[in-house]
Amino acid sequence: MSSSGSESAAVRPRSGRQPSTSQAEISHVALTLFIERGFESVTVDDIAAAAGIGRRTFFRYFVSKNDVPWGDFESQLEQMRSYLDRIPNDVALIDALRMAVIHFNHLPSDEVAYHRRRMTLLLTVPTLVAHAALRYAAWRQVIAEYVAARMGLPPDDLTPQAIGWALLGASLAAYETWLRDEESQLDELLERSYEAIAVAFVSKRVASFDE
Amino acid sequence: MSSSGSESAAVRPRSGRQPSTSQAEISHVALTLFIERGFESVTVDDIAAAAGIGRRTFFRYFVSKNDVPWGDFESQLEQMRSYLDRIPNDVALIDALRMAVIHFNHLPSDEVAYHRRRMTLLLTVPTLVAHAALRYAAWRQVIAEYVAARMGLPPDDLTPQAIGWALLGASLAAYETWLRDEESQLDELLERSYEAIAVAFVSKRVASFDE
DNA sequence: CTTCCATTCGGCACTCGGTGCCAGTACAGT
DNA sequence: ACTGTACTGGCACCGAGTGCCGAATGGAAG
Repeated sequence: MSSSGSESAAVRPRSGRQPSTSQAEISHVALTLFIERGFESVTVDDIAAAAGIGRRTFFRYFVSKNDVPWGDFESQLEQMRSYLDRIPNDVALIDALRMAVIHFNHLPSDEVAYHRRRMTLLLTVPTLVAHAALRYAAWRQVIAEYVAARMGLPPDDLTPQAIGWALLGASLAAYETWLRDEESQLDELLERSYEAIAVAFVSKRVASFDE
Repeated sequence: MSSSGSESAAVRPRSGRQPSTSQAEISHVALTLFIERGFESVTVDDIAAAAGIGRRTFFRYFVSKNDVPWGDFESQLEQMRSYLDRIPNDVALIDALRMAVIHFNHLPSDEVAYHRRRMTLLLTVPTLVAHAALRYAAWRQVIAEYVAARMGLPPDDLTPQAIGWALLGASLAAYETWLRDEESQLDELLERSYEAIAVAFVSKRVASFDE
């Protein structure tokens, strides 16, 4: 979901030629073009030209055009991992997960508008929706590993995987609703989303034994 | 998830040139190649050649190479829609959904082996994993519409969307586990998957009021 | 049988994303 | 100046996907 860069200071200006640009810079230029003219009708050549770099260089900063709106997602995941690890174990699992999702998606209010447009692209443009599945897989894996650790199960066990999926889905549903309504509060939508799933998935086998 | 063809009889052999092949035939030829040599290293030209048609013709039967393993998914969805509509309303929602998923994924035992290989492709090859997101969106929409109808909500409301997502995720988690274990029973895994989510998502606010 | 219409076929040329290769360019330390 | 290192970007190439259009096929009307 969220994925803005984290700008950790480059610790090694050691030797060799200096980078002529940065991921963030290209991303910003490209996003502007996407919003103006639509994702599909902006070619990689257009982006490279607008950023003042060669087409070949573009592909050194981004593996694919689809990655542009994501920024440095991997470091976001790393952050989420360490955030989760710092949550005390007496916090209920679902609450720990909710806290992580909320924290992960919290950003400075002056970036919210930009973030909304970025997310709208990601959840609207078919190519990006498809590509996002690969990012989501990594996200789910982080969740699954945490859940697995807490429950003493292997990370690829059905239960942590299912919970990872459900949490992702619930969060995305909340996200989509949030994007449609300027007034809405993401935290609250997440809560409602999780609750809706809880209610729906509990079978009310009233007055009958467990099978 | 499942998606084998449904072979509804062509009702109009009326006029014009006869099709020289069929979606199912191309799909079968292609799947064989995919399994032999891997999805990525089979080009559309290869498929066309193996199927004895022109490359241009291939793209009349399939919008993209990624669609090949899916067969006629849209008609599968249609089937699921009508199946859901036939479920009496006194069946608990979660049970109705489970029944639909199970029914949707049930197939003749002589096709299971083939189906497994097809699904393994879909859940393994990155391009296909990504592309699948678009199919899943349609699948979720069917679920969301059903849930919305039963709850008297608009289909794009948070609750039905969240449930659609969670059901999809739970089912896919079950599917992945099923694919890894030849002995496992899909029905049972689905049940366990849904149950895991129910347990995880209920916050145990013991002795505290609802906020 | 011929003509006409509908439909499918498939070659050709083109766009665009993505990659391998490699020579060029900037910068650091010796 | 010399050398090693890292970023640059042009070029050629591949594969997916599309628009165009003439050719092939078959049914129905004359």
